[in-house]
Amino acid sequence: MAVTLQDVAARAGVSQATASRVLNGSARVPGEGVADRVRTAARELGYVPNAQAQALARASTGLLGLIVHDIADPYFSSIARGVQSAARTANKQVLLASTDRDFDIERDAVSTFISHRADAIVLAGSRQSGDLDRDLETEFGRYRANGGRVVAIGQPLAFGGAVEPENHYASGQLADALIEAGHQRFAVIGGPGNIRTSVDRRNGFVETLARRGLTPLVEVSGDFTRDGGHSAAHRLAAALQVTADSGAPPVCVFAVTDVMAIGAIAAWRDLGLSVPRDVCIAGFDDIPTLRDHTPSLSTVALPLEEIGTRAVELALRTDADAADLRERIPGRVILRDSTRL
Amino acid sequence: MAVTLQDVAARAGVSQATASRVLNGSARVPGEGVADRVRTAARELGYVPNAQAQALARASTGLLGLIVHDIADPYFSSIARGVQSAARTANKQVLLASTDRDFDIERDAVSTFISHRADAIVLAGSRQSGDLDRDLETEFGRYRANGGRVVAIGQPLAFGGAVEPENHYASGQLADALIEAGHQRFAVIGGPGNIRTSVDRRNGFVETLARRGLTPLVEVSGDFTRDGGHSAAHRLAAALQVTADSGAPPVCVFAVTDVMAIGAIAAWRDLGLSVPRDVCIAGFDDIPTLRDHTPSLSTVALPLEEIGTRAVELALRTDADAADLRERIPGRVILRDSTRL
DNA sequence: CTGAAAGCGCTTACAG
DNA sequence: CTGAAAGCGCTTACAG
Repeated sequence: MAVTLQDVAARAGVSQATASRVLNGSARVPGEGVADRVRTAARELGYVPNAQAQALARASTGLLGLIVHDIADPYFSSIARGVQSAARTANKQVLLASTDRDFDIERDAVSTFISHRADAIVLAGSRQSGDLDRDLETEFGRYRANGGRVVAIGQPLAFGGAVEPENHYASGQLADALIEAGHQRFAVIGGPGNIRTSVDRRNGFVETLARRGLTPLVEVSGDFTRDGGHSAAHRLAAALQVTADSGAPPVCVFAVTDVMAIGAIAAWRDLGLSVPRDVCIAGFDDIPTLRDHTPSLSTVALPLEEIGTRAVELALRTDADAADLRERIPGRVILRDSTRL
Repeated sequence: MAVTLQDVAARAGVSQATASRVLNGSARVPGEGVADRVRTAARELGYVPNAQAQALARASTGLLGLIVHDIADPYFSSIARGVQSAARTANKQVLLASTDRDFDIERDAVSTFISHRADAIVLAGSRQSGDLDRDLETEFGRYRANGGRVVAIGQPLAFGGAVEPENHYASGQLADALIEAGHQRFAVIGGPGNIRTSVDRRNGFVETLARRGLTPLVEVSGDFTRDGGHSAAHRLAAALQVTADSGAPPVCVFAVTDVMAIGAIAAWRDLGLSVPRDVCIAGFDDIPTLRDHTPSLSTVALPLEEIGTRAVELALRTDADAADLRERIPGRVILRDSTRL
């Protein structure tokens, strides 16, 4: 149907091999006029190389698979933006899968990407380490044996590269900063227990608290979503019996993501509670879209886009020994209005 | 390198053709034991079909191209989410391109998608109609001639399907609602002049105002981003000489997107101006992440995810006459705190 | 039901 | 520098 390399060759009066060589910038330099004739023919015919055929004939497909939990979540869409731009400069196309946090869908996505012979796969949906199921593991194993690269963001797999935000450490720094700001009473809104990021952030915070001789008054948890934070906040308020204008120093709540923190604030607002007067709250991520929120959110800033580009760079590095590299990404504590005493 | 269909066939003691037939659920039902033997061999060997080879041999690639301006912009990431889920149910893989609002990059993305023989391409980055450059147009022409489907979101191309939010009409409804709520003095923060969505929204609003005998006091414009809204709002405040607590009824500003509106509110806050006391503002889109903003934003709600799924459904409909269908998506006016008098 | 064979559109040693 | 030919891994008429 579409114009084929053969068509171009015929019109230019050369062999298919020659046409291929001039059109794909091979090292071999064809004769002056010949090259021109081929290029002209290609243009006149509107030739578009068939990437599928090229992939089959060559080694690589130029495809890069990206798997996220939810592309509409700003955390992941920011990472995706970084992945996109790095992929573009590397001349790769990105194959996107948004799994809705469903591990079955995730597994399917991996299979499909492998089936499409993606040169590399970036896994951005974190899970508890060691929690990778057997199927996935052996599939990745074969993939890597065949030259596929895999890098995980925020979840060290037993293999492959990894870009790891220092969730544990940075949460600890946040706790320290909050204590130094004068907070004494804390509570935590955690995330799913099977998500690495969630657990690390919670632990980092609570452990630092402990080191300072403090313990969270209450811990509740919810989904990694706005609504998850919203409902968790309701339960928290009930457990803590927070009331408006009590005059008592507000409890400082740590929500493991900004998105949950925003949901929490909304829940409290509905209850007539005001942040930071009646309750304080800090989040994590420093999501760009949320920076203009009122009250402004204390949080830990993560360079989300950079995390995406780093992952791609790691995935595309050719030195074989880079295949299992781990890169740590530090977070930066930012105290804003939502924890102001 | 990887396990091949040939390998599976050999181990199962059948021909490649038979192996192919049992493994890809062809209509032809092979003998009982045969099918089992093949499946077992495939499992034992860890066979993963090569999608590239399949694509070459079959007609379709199972690839769906999605082009957006910026995947980190919640407008696009919400649409992308819808595209993703529809693609999944249709068993397609999505190839994503985020163009950073650069038309050269966009053109490249289209070429690459065509090169990869995507079964369909969804163009979500709108531009002024008729503004499609010649190159792109002829490329799309050939693509369609070869069976490719293209559907645009928010920008009726001269061809292909289209999913069109009723930007013009809904902006008019918003203007009406605002007037009925008691607003008399208006201003507009518009977007880029070469973006269809931007122009339609501005025109719909201003034309309805005119029908009611009103004219915007000032019009300024900026990029389709938070910062675009932020700087436009500064200019607007200067032009209007808005002051805090003037006691005068606030001017009601229409920003063509929620994201810009948020930037505007932030700018005014820095100026010591309060919304809705000193200035009022309405946006457009009803971005989920922004729903918890304070003050809550008056806006026009668009079913972003649905827009994405509709686009995919349109792109995948097999009835040839559906190729040029246009679907209109109504918006729903929501008045909230940011325009409260 | 099953197999041999051609074909999908390229690339790339291997000869000339 | 250029071309003939094999090969990449599948699918699918066409025979049997």
